[in-house]
Amino acid sequence: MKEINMEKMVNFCKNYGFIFQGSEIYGGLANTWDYGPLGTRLKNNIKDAWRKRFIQERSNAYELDADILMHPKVWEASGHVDSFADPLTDCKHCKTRHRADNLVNDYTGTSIGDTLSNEELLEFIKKNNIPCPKCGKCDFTPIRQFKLMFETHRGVVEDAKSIVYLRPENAQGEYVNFLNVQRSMRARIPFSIGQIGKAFRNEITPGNFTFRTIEFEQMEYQTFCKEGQDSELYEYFKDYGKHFFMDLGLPEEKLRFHDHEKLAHYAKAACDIEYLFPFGWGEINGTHNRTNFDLTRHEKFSGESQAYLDPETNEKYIPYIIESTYGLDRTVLAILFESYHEEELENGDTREVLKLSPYLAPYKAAVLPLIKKNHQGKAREVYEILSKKFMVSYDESGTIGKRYRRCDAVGTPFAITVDDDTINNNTVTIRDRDTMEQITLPLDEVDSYILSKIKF
RNA sequence: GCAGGUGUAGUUUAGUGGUAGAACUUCAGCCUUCCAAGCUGACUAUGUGAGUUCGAUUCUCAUCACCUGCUCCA
Repeated sequence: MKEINMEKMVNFCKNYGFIFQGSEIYGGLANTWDYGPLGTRLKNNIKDAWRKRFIQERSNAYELDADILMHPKVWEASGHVDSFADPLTDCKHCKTRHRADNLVNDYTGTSIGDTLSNEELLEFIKKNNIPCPKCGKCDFTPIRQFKLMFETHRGVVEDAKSIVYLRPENAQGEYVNFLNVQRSMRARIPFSIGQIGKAFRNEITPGNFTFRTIEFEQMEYQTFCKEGQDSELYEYFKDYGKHFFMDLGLPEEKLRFHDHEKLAHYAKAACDIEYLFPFGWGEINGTHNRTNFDLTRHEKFSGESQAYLDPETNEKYIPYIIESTYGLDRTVLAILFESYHEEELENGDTREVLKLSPYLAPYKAAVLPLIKKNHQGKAREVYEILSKKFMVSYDESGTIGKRYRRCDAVGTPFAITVDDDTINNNTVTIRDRDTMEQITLPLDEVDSYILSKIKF
């Protein structure tokens, strides 16, 4: 079995309709990718698997679909307006980039840099002849504010007051609706709010295909709890997440926990789950103990109490939040890498086979007339019947062997061949993607057979 | 954002300052009762824009995208 590299995966995804480069006919737009028909199915199947594990099978768990656009004050309260806009300057001599406030702070040993405007920062650097940490020269470009949040304007007139942001994380949607969900669902702490949705970050870093993109989809899970329950839930959800990935088909030896040493402004503890991609370990989940930071800030900025009243103890408190975020695009990518195999067959041929869990496969079965002109009509009938039950593809072009290989390449677990026996006896041959073995079944048992194999 | 590299059909590639060639893929047909066979045919390409030139895919510049390294990374 050969190692698959990134270039090959990009070609594979394009060739079979999983993922295309964004705006390709215009030369592309960096770090944007569009999901094709099969990629969309795969992605949706992962979302459904997540919903099953995190909403359906858990008590006290609720799904939310909040808007991408939120009141600008949300992002002031969350800290993103401040910490997502770094004052950057480049050393003209050695071309390295620095944060101007850090240069000042490190040089003076104070935090005076945090209080200065961009002009003041640059002036301070020049006046004190603060050297570039790398080359020692003091020759910097003007400070540019690099904004990690996408901005747009509400209304037709552009002015500072009309700025709205595309959300850089989904979590705030759950936080600002915390009491709405709690009241309407009559939920008791601890309870969870899950959400699947897009977020946007103006990243500069090139991105390893869909691993790092400027627009991305997250499946995230916020658990509201009482202080003191937080550490146990934090550990619990790290483990729960790992098992979710294993259920999707990622092997345990290619998953690891990675504790953060540098913590974000909101977090008390943070741990990633990483998957071993061909380019190295990469984060596919992040679990954070956000304490009561977010709700406390929203209470302060909105003036609305965010306290929860415990109906048993009559105690009022602002809950702690354990956040566990799953990168959906990264999960798709990990599953594609894990599933893709090139197998050497006994006759010396190689076959491309995507060993997706049947639950995740875009098509659950393919209907193939053995001989196009003899079995076409009957095969179409079979397709009509089965397509009412699950996603089925139909292929009559080329030899049967070639069509099996096409099914293998897109991960279709079952190929249903229609031949003379189907016409005479109503039986079909079902060929298994992984074992390449064949069984014969009466036509009316096919749907229940396949349905029994595609459970999550 | 910096430095270097690369852009020719869906993919892998050949070639040229003067008609861009192939293989695989795809599609149609023939053949075929179960694993990419064979035969016939068809579609499809010089990333984009400017400049030099009688003429540019080829030379120059810009731009866009991708790759590698750095930087950054909630």
